[in-house]
Amino acid sequence: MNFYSFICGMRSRDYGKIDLIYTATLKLIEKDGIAGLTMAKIAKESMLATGTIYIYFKNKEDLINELYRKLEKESVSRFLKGYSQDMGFRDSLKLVWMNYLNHRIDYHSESIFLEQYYRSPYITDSHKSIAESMKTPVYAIIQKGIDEGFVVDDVDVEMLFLAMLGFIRELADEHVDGVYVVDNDKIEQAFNLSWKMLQK
Amino acid sequence: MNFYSFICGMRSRDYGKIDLIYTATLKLIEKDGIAGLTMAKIAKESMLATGTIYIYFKNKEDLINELYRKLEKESVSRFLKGYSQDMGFRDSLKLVWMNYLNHRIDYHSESIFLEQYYRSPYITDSHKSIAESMKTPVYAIIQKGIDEGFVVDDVDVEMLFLAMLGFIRELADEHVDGVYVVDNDKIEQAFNLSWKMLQK
DNA sequence: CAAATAAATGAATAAAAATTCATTTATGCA
DNA sequence: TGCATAAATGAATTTTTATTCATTTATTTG
Repeated sequence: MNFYSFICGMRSRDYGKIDLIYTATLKLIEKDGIAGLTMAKIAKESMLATGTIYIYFKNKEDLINELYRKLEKESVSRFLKGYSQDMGFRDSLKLVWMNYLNHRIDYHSESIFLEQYYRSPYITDSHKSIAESMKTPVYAIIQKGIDEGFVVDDVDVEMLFLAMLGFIRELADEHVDGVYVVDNDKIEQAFNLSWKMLQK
Repeated sequence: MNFYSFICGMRSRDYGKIDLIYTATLKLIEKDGIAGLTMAKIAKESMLATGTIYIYFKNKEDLINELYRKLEKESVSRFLKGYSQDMGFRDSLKLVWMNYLNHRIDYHSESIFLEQYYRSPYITDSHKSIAESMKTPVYAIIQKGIDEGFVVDDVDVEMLFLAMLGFIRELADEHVDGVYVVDNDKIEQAFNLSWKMLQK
């Protein structure tokens, strides 16, 4: 019995297929970018017929936009996972620093998708502002560090944020590409570099 | 009289059109990515007929690959512009640091293209290694800093490089997007942050 | 178990994009 | 100046890709 089967005998939709489609799409984009994406490839990769994709999505544009909305929601919550107000400054910073790094490594295809989406024919202006809003919680943590006297106060919060974010991103990408392998020791070193940079 | 006009009366090619085509292509990709690129759009943007593009390039793939080859060559030389062996460590580092930043700002569409190309259906394995080779001259400068005792010696050169590069990239991109405006003061602050991070 | 219904399929069709080519235009040379 | 030639053009064609739809399959319910 399905929510929608108010008329007898409706075969129910298998919403698990949406995840298959998303996973296939992300895998394909990770390799060849949005430029290489076709509905036929998505169908093949997710082991469905092309027509099936159109049961769950209006068209290709809709599929890509829905995927963006889903990932955007998921990402924000992951960045702040485990954070609470009463943590000390260094612990707070390390937490979100690690969350960013782990996110970019564990959800690499998602990260690539979000970046490519941002510069694609699919993005709308309303979506552009969301990338910005993801920064505010981290700004708040850095600001706390300034207020408590841990962090240099002659540099913008924004700049300190960019310095950390850029480093993490490079580190994660090189790790995923296998160019520079990041283990626990390296992570410790890397965080200490970021920490040293912020310190008063 | 043209190089190719060994037979009387050949109208000569206008090789300036190649630059028009490249500029149009970069502008279009900066906005909508390689995913949004069509030959019709390139033609319109460069004020040529679609057929004209096929006089100078075999096809779309060829155009994109040729553009990649050109930019790759130009970029490497720009990063080291003004560098000489006898400069002190801090000056060397600041020079390449500034070159990277200025390059990413002044040649933003080129930078975007190179990044998107890297994850597109057009890249070949042989091209992947080139991105790597661009790093070596900067590695050498940082290594010099380690040898002369300016730079921490318990962290890989690669990691220090990634920390600087990532920061510069974020800074430049936010500046170009108009989200965080970078003036001379900010550049000074930013370099000092990178410097502090490297210091022993 | 059979009827009813939508899901799933993939070949057929439509739409979009790449590429060609018949025609026109501009240029170099005698 | 006029001829020869390739450049330039953009409509026509081909190719690729997105989307539809007639048909088959699976599921729900009485």
